[in-house]
Parts: sequence; C-alpha cells; structure tokens
Amino acid sequence: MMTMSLFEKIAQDLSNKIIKGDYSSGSVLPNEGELQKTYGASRTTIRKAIDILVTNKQVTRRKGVGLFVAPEISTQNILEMTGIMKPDSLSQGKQIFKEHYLRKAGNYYSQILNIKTDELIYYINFIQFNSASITKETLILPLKNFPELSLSSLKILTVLEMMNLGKEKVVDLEQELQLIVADKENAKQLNVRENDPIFKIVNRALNAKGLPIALELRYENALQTKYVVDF
Amino acid sequence: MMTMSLFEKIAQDLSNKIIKGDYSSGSVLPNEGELQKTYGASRTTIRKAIDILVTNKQVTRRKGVGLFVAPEISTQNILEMTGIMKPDSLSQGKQIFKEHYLRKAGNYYSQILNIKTDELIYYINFIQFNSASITKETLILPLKNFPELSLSSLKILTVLEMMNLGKEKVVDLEQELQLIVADKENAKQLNVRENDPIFKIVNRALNAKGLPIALELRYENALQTKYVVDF
DNA sequence: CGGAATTTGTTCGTATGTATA
DNA sequence: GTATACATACGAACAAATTCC
Repeated sequence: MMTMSLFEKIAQDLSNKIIKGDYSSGSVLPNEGELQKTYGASRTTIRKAIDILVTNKQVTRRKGVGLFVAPEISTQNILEMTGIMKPDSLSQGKQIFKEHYLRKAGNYYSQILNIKTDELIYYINFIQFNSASITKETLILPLKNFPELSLSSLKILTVLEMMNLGKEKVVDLEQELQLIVADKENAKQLNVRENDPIFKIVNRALNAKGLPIALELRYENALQTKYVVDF
Repeated sequence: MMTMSLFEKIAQDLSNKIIKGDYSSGSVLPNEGELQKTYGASRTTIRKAIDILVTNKQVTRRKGVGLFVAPEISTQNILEMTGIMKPDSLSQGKQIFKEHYLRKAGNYYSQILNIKTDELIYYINFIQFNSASITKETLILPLKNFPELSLSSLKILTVLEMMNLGKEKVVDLEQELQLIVADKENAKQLNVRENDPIFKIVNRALNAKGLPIALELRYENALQTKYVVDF
C-alpha cells in the first residue's frame, strides 16, 4: 500500500469534511493559518492540499478574503440570483446608479414587451458591488406603464419594488437563466475576461392578463459568484 | 569527454541565453517553477543550476521576488543612480515629501557650500519608493541662492529642475559615488539592516564660476537596487 | 477616506528522505 | 559509496486584494 504524502492526506480529510457537511455550503472554510494549526503543517503543505480541492472544484479561493466551499446550484440559490430573494450578506452591497435615459423601444424590446417600436422606454443601468461579485442590472420600463417615475429615487429601491411603482401591478414574473460568455462590454463592466462564463438572468414582469409590463436583465460573474456550476 | 550532468547542462543553457541577451540585463529571469517546466527537471536540479550562475555572478536571487540577471555597473547605470537620467520604470515611483525646514549651515555645510556657518539653508528631505528600492534624497539649498523658493511646489519637481529655480544657474555638477554602510538613521529610512551596504551619492551643483550653489545627497539600498556590484 | 489589519498569491531559502546510476 | 535527481516539507519575505475601523 502506497503511503500518502501529508498534503494528500490533508486534502482527503478536508474533502471528507466538506462532503459530510462540516462546513456549510457557500460559506467559509478556516483560513490557511487556522488549517496550519489544525493539521500542524506548514503553509506550503496546506496550500498544496487546497490546490487539490480547488482543482476538484470543491473549494474556491478569494485573495484577501478567504477560502470557500464551492456549493452546488440550488433552488434557493436561483431565487437569490434572480433577485426574488436576497441573502443578508448580499443586500449590503454597494449599488451604483450607472446611467439612465429614455429611448425608443426598437425592434428587440418592442417584441418582448409587446409594444410599438417607437414607444418610449426608460433604460436604466445599475452596477451592484458585493464582496463576492459584481452584478450588472438593466431595467427596462415602458414609459406608458411608469408615467410618474422619479429616476432620482431609483437608487434606494429594489428592482421588484420599482416595478410595483407602475400603473399596473406585477402579478407574475417569467424568468430565464442562461450561462453565456462575456462579450467586450460585459467583460469590462463585470471585471472579468472576455469569454469568461457569466450568468444572464432575464425577468419579465407580467400583469394580471399575462402581458409584460417591465423587463429586467441581470448579468453576474459565474466564476466569482458563490453559485458554482460545472463548466 | 565527460557527459555533463543535467544541472550543469541547464546552467550552461541559461548562461548562454543571458549572454545572448535573451533576458534583458537587470530584469527578471523566469522563476524556478517556470524553469522546472521548461527543462522538465525538479526544483532541486533547477536550483543547483542557478547556484552555479549565482556563484558566477550572472544571476542574483531575491527571496519572495524572483531571479534577476545581475548587470554590470555601467555609465548608464551611474547616470540613472545619480539622478541625471531617470529610467522609465523608476520615474513611476511614489515620492513623499518627508520634511523641510530652514536651518543654519553649520560647520559641515558651510565648508562644502562655501558660505558662512550662520547663513540659512533650506534642508529638504524626500523619500522615493520604487518597486525595487527606496531612495532617500536630501537637498540643501542656501537661502541666498533661492530666495523665492516655494516649498509647496517642490513635490512635482525633479531635483535638477529645482536647482535651476535659483538666482544662479547650475552649469556644472560635481558627483561623488560612495559605497558605505547604513547607520541607524539610514537603516530605518531605507528599510535595511544596520551595516548593510548602501550607496551614497553626493551632487554638488556649481555655477559658472565653479562655486557651489546647492547640494544634493542621495542614499540608496545597494543590495536591493538593480545596480549590482561585488561586495 | 485613509491607514491598519487580515488573508490569499507568489517566490526564494533550506532540509530531508528516497531512488538510481 | 558517491553524486545526481526527484519529491516532499517547513520557512520566510514580499506582493496584492480585501476588509475593518
């Protein structure tokens, strides 16, 4: 029987603990210093052990922050990602009101929102910084549905609250979650490289008759986010 | 003919590449990890190869930083060290305006500057941080030569430009380059240990008559600087 | 907003055990 | 037996990102 080297044994042990659920999914692992004490090993050895787990996608590292269990994607996670539910830690993020303007719907949005191509829409861009990731949100609101919208008040509202400001109430939400690769613009705004995987989430807010009254686009770095899937 | 061992062959190959100029003088060599991949050898072997080059003074090592080609000292280097010429990479350094005050010349400076002991001089200290090293500059300007000096504007000026602000133009520069050991004060400011070797550069700015009108002292860590000489 | 503290990232320094020619 | 080569392991120094106060 081959004797395992120390760093392999530590990797094995940590892997078991993660599988057993000793460290809650999506939350922190002890930092390297703690692990050194726990296993009585040097930092080099600890890091080699974690290298294995990172390769196996069981653990993710974030410089200046710490080590994290890489969780599977779940219903809970999807709800948080799509903005239906916000985890406490995420709601602390700094939101920056990037830009907003009125424009004509054009072919693309007129189809989705079921309006004429020359109808006016509010086009609003947010960038949300969390400790974990950057999210870009684009909110598209047809002017006719939101005639009294005060753009200066947008900053403090969640997207859902905003949608409910309109003339018609949002009673349903159609959602679409896609894994796409970043184009040049997304790469810059989300601080990732081109062709890195990113999540695109489309929320269509519907009224009681099932007609669309608002559209929300969200982009989120798929690698840095805590929602990890296999690529 | 003896067959060379692997580490000797690697040393030979690296040496050739340095001589050929594949790695620019004073800049980085691939790190040990890269060299392991390049030569398909273990770290021990790579280190033995580099040991040879270090003994031959072709390479210097800096813990936590990397491997460097050890350049000879040259006219170019001396010009850069003395501040006559600034290499592009060095000019990016952060300069901190440490302290400045008016004081009497005293015996020491009165002799060098050919003024009376109780004449007033500006005494100005800079600390310059580069990624490679820390340089301390002391500038001594007799008040009578620089009556309209605005100390708040000093930060954005190079020492040479500053000297040319005075009543009398600098037409010549006497320079002296010494290798000394750090005293307590220098050790602290340059972030070296006491008795570490440091360069001391004295620049005497002279007017048309050959009389000194300003004095500049520069101290630089001789070990961390890219100008490498034998100790 | 700036500086100190924390944490991971990177790299060299050193030592030891093992296999092999 | 000795020199060579590889893998492992512990340290230290420096760098960069982030968080905290």
